[in-house]
Amino acid sequence: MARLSRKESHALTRERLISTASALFLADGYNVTSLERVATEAGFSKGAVYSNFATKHELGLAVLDRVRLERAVSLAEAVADAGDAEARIEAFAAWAEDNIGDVGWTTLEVEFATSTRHLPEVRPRLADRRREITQIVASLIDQQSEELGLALPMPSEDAAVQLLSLGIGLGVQRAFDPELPVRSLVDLLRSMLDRARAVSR
Amino acid sequence: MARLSRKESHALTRERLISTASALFLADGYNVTSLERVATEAGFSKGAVYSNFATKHELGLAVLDRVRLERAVSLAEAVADAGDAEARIEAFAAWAEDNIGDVGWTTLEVEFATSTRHLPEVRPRLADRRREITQIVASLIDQQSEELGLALPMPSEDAAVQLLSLGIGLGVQRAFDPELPVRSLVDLLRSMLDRARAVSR
DNA sequence: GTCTATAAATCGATAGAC
DNA sequence: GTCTATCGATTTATAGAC
Repeated sequence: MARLSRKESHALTRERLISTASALFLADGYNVTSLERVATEAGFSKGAVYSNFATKHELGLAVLDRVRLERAVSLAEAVADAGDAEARIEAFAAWAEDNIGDVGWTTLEVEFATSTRHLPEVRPRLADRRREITQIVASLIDQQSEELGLALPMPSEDAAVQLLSLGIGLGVQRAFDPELPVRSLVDLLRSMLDRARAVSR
Repeated sequence: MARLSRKESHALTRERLISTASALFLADGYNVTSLERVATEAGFSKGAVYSNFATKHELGLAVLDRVRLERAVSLAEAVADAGDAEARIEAFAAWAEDNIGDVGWTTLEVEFATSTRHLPEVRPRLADRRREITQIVASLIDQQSEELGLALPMPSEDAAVQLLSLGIGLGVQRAFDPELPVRSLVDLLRSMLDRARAVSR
């Protein structure tokens, strides 16, 4: 076992901080979680946090980048394998139930956005990330409709905005009212597909 | 001019506090606005706030109740007068541009919900209000489709959930990225109406 | 690079005078 | 019912030791 270089060690504590911050932010929320708590739970002191992240929202952005990537990969995997359109919708429905139902993600994203939207150094980066994830979802839609031989009734980017926005809205409401079903999201996708079939004939 | 009774005076300062709190919460956000600031701007001291509202989130709920009612009325009025279906969609589009575009409302609603969702005395009331506003929107949809002689492709409550969720999601994203157009919301409504026509024939 | 100790500032909420 | 004064608790961020 080789000794860790300074860079490797630095990267490792950074990783560990992001990991435990993810868990805490998702479980308890961004505002309510102090950096003290993050540091302690990760096995460090607050000083270590500040030697890795200039501010709390810098850590917040890093956490969200990681969580967002995880969920995007998870979604892509969920719908990739399935067979025909109906099977893929079922796969999406199951994913939505676990992930839009996993209220923490959307809620964290939204709590962070609404709490930091006034900070001039954060705002443009939120916008960048929004466009990024919209493009990712649009690409996924393009890929899926190509595989299924369908032409959507609208540009894939518009479909992505619709699905993402609906998902965000649902996630927020489910954060305080878990009774609300994710069905609407699946319904929207299904209605898109129905209209796509008609077009492609 | 009669002297104000104790009750009237109390109601008046309560009104004034809600008014200025609305303005401040909408402009700057809920968390960032201190009760000190609300009190001063309304021409009172912090003690007056606490003699009218037990806690800050109690004031927050009162503010949201007022804002929500205002917007619901404004929406109902906007679509009430118009003529055929297309004219009503245009009216809705204009309303959405000004109100979903008026980022403050959605953002405040969402910031408050994500920030207070853990408080046991707030959470159930958020859920109550969600169901309430969903019912209001559903009623509006019922009324509209009856006037237009249309049968929607889904229960009006499902349509309400879809439109509300999409509106919330859009509003949140527009809070930090105003470039995002409200078009998707209008598109969704239009697609509902298109399918409604087909059903009613 | 990390830790300890502390600064600095804020804010929600309360107590008591009027 | 409102005002003044203050408590009490918290948190981000920094300074200096190791």
